[in-house]
Amino acid sequence: MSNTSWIENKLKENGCKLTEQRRLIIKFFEAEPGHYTAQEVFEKVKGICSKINFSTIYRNLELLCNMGIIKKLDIESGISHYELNKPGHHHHVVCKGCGDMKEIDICPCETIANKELKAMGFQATEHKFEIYGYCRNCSKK
Amino acid sequence: MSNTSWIENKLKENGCKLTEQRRLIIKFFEAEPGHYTAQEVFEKVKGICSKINFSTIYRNLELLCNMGIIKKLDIESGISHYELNKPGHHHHVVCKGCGDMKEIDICPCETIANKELKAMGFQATEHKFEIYGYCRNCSKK
DNA sequence: ATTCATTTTGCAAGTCATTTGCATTTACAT
DNA sequence: ATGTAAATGCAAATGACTTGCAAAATGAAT
Repeated sequence: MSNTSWIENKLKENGCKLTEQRRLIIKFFEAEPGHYTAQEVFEKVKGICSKINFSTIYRNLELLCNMGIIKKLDIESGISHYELNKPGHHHHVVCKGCGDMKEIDICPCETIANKELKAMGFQATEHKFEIYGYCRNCSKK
Repeated sequence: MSNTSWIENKLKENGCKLTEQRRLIIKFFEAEPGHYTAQEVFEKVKGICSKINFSTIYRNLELLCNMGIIKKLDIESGISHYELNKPGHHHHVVCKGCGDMKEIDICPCETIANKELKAMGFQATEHKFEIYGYCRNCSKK
């Protein structure tokens, strides 16, 4: 009861059961903040619960996405990445060399796009802003 | 000789052969500007050249991308879209209802991100800015 | 016009991330 | 302890995209 996270509470509130697998996935995201592929989540959880299956990973990632607990990032590589959905949204700087993703707090949307969007009659609900290039390490090479 | 586009010339300059299939793909992008999936290109070209194969579509889309003639757009849906690579880059407004994509000329990158990126030692080469929401038609529903 | 090296194509099979159907297992309210 | 709805594991399916290879087509040289 001591280490029950807000996430587990939110799941319970919505009638979701707390299985070992689900707990481990959540714990992983909380313990190691970052952007992970389903593969990476799988490998990490498999280290503790060897019977876990890939479909369980995907089903839970989708569930957590739908509940707004994690966020799916569709970046250029074509492989989805997932991260904890922190309050105060941010965007990403993606290194084309090593694939590393860093967060940036800059958000261009409100300041620039609003009046153009209104003129188009477009109702914006979200946006994506990603900068690709080479990080400090990779540009030295 | 009359209707040889700059694209066909560019291909020739690079030692590429002008096959019927290749011509048709190019012609399609020039005749109907927009953002298309490989599937859509395939169907359109198949209407004229029924023997064309999907792998020919993909191979040519990749070729044209590498030559900077078309651009691949990785949007949220997970299916790649392709568009003619016009000079003066732009970004997109994507309707989550009907999937329609409209172009916007706004580009937030230079104005906002430069000094933060420099501080990170990140060398930006490109970026993506996409706004999702509902277009005029879809928000009326 | 014919020849020929090279490129490109069609076809079929293969990837690879992700999804789905289904029988079995598990969580948890009673 | 029991029952039921939810979740899991497994295996097979999906769907976008890629690849190997033999056959066909291009275009430069003859």
